[in-house]
Amino acid sequence: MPKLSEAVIRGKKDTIEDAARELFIKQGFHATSMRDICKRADVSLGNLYNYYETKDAIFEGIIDRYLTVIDESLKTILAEIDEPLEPASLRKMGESVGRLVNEHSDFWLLMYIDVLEFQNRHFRKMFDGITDRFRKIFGLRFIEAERRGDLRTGVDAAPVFTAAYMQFFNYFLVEKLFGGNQHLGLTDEQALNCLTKIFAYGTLSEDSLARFKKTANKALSG
Amino acid sequence: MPKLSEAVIRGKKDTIEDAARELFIKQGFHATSMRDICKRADVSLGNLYNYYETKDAIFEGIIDRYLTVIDESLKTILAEIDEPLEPASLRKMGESVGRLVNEHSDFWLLMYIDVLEFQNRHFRKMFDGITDRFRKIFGLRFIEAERRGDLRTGVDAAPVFTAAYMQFFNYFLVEKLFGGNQHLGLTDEQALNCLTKIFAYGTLSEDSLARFKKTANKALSG
DNA sequence: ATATAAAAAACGGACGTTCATTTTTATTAA
DNA sequence: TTAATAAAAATGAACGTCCGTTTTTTATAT
Repeated sequence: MPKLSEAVIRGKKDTIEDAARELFIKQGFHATSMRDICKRADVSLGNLYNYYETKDAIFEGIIDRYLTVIDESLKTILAEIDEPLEPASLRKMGESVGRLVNEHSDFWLLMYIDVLEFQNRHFRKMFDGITDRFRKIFGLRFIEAERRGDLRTGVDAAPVFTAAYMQFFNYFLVEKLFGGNQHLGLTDEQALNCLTKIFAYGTLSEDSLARFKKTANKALSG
Repeated sequence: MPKLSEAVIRGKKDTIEDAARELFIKQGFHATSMRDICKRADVSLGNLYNYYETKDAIFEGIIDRYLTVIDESLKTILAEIDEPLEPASLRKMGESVGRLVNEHSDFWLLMYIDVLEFQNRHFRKMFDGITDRFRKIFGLRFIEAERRGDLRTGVDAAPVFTAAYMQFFNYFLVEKLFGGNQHLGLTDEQALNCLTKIFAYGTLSEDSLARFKKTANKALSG
């Protein structure tokens, strides 16, 4: 039998990784056996080892694939942002982050598995230097905003933007995975408005707030 | 041999739970065997079962003991807060939360174990209805602040306070457990100042900001 | 002597991984 | 177009180890 095509191999690995991911998430990494995985993937036990050297390698395969998906989602979310400090933009980012968390909650559970089993080895890059990354993307916008006097005195745009991003992130994670059920005492919509307001008011000068008022009111009604 | 005293039994359980906790945290729940635990606790394997019915019971024992410790720490932190919306108070709470996270990082790892292995069964109460709890503690202060006109229009004190609390919490967790290493691009001190500023400016009216100015400047210098 | 704690041994089962074997299939020769 | 070939893929039994728990034995303090 000649070598299978790359596409076929990729397809097989996908089904194996899908099965493994579902199991890892439902019952944890160590509680999931290779036998569980091969049964769910409809592959023989031995054949698993034609595609992966070890069980750990399956976990790494899942994360590698997922990281690129999430990475692209994030890029899309950020690319949609024109004026990063504008309330309407913050609010929109919050919504997008919420979708990202809810649609890929598997991924974040894998992150916790990584924290516990692998000292977060695979996910470290998610948060490492995140502010610098935002600064690279929006640096020009931040500088323009500062020159225009959009920012309150003594407030640096980049960490504030990161903080807003993290806040949205954490809000939805707590809601989705930690049983928060409306832990802010608000619906998701209201919470988004509330958090956006905090960051808008907390960051922007009175002048710029007035300038953004029209769009902000539309975005934060409620 | 007569029955051991309650105190002695408690002492034995403490050493067992200490050993188990260290192992659970270092290598995860399922990766830790009863043999690992008994070796580290210097107890025979069989004897473990004189103190705990199952391995799960050890985990639950650890959490029960820890929950009360954390609960009391939180109570102390909140009891120290006189004026919850004052910038100096928020900043101080941030510091305290930082200490809580760093000193008990074990505990938060156990929380992730709980999320993965037990669907967060034991930790659910940590975040469930947290805003209501804050409202119960500070309700009067919040109402007074609103009457004094401390708050910006359309801003509700309780969820804002919760958001600040969660933000501090998340900041230090990311730093401690997720390899953030200064993910806001700031030192812990600077980050505390930055986050406090956001929530102070984002929440308080211009009038009250002026009133708090003296203490705020002292708290947020840098 | 007796009740209890502690230790040791034993249990059945499940684990990750290996490997000899069988099955499959793209290619080659007819 | 078909049959043979050979290399890769797939299989499932087997390996040795470790698992959580139970049972049995031994030690110890009143």
